[in-house]
Amino acid sequence: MIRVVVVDDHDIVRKGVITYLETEEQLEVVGEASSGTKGVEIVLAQKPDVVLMDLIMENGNGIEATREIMSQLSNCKVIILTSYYDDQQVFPALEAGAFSYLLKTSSAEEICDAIKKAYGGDTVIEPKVANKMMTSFRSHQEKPHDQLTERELEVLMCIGEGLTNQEIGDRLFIGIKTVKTHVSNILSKLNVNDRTQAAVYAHRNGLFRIKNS
Amino acid sequence: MIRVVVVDDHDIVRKGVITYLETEEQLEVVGEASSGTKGVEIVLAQKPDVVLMDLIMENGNGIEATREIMSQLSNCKVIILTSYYDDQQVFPALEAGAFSYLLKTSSAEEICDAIKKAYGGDTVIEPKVANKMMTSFRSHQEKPHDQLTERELEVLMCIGEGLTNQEIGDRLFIGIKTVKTHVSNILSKLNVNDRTQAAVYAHRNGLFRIKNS
DNA sequence: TTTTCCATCAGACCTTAGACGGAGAAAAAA
DNA sequence: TTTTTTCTCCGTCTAAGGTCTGATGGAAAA
Repeated sequence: MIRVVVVDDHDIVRKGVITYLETEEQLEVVGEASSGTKGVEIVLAQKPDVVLMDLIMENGNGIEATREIMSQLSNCKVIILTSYYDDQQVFPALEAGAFSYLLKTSSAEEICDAIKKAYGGDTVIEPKVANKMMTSFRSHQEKPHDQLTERELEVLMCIGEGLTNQEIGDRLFIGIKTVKTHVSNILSKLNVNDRTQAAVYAHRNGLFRIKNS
Repeated sequence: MIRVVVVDDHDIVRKGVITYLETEEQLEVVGEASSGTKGVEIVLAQKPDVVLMDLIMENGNGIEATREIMSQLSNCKVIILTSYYDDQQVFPALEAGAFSYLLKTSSAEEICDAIKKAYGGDTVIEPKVANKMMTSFRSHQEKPHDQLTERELEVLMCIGEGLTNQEIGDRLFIGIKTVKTHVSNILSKLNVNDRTQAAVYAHRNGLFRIKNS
């Protein structure tokens, strides 16, 4: 029997996973938790073989919980099960000691399989996540806007608000010619043709200014 | 029996919800889908009473899918079930015709209850979301893009993709002059100054095209 | 120190966008 | 039927956007 603990603040996800895992004879769910801090408690009490861990939770995130679990129970395998596969989530999680990394788009079978493999000592990485890792290993340049300078990023956020070059210049206290230079550089770095596409890019990649309304 | 379709690109969430719903005697899951586009197909085929819809999905987002479903089956109740409750998700979803709005932090019982209430004609709104709505109603204003004609909405979505007037003309098989006319009308109706602001508007209000991958 | 990168600005040049006015045809509403 | 709406298109004009080349001073890295 492989002893499993499930940590996720989404009630449905937790129930769904548990319901499925219990149909598997080799698996036994010995605990569940709805936050990172509670998860650590239960894991330390139950000492399971495998932990299914969500990353983003309301109280105590999964990365901290993973780090804590690994420092106490190094033979426990933590499998990350989350919706996100952006760099800000993946790399800290792996660095915290996660053993496998799955996405919630995975099928129930895949998750079950990953648990068994983790128990046997095999890591399972979601292809999309693996892809991230590879590109990161190859060239340390991920998203196009990582190449942007700080100033260019400011200008891009202004474009994302729909400002004209003149308005951008007024806001940043620089001339319109300078703004044009920045815009040109931004467009070529992002590999887009005009400011509208740049604005779309900004919105698709969550590049907003934090408003203090 | 209340006929339900579940649309969510997270396999576990979908399975979890379905597993739970099937323990309820009054409910019958008549379909499931892992993307917005597939969801629309299945809903149109099955004509369920209630649809549980995730918002952020890989192929075809839930907002467009909801809009499409409501335009075809206006008596079908779409319940949004998502992780997010920021303005950019909530308002477009409600405006697209969502009947209820739940978060994935809701318990299985709450979701089940919401389905039954939706079937009976009662809307259920998560308190956090309801709070957002209240603050918005105080400064109640109709969405400017309600005034747009169908054609103008198409053009606006093209702008939101970053297309030029020429490219829009090519895609819609109309002349660039016509496109310019539409754009001018759109800009004045949305009360913005240029296409970039229009693109920003489109993205803030979830006006995207459903891609058929 | 030398080199590289960044932010700033300039002028010339061309393309695109957008405003304005006008107009015909088809469809829907009155 | 008449009226209104919508979609289509034209020409002209001005402003804005964008490219290219080039230049300066400063800061950081080599």
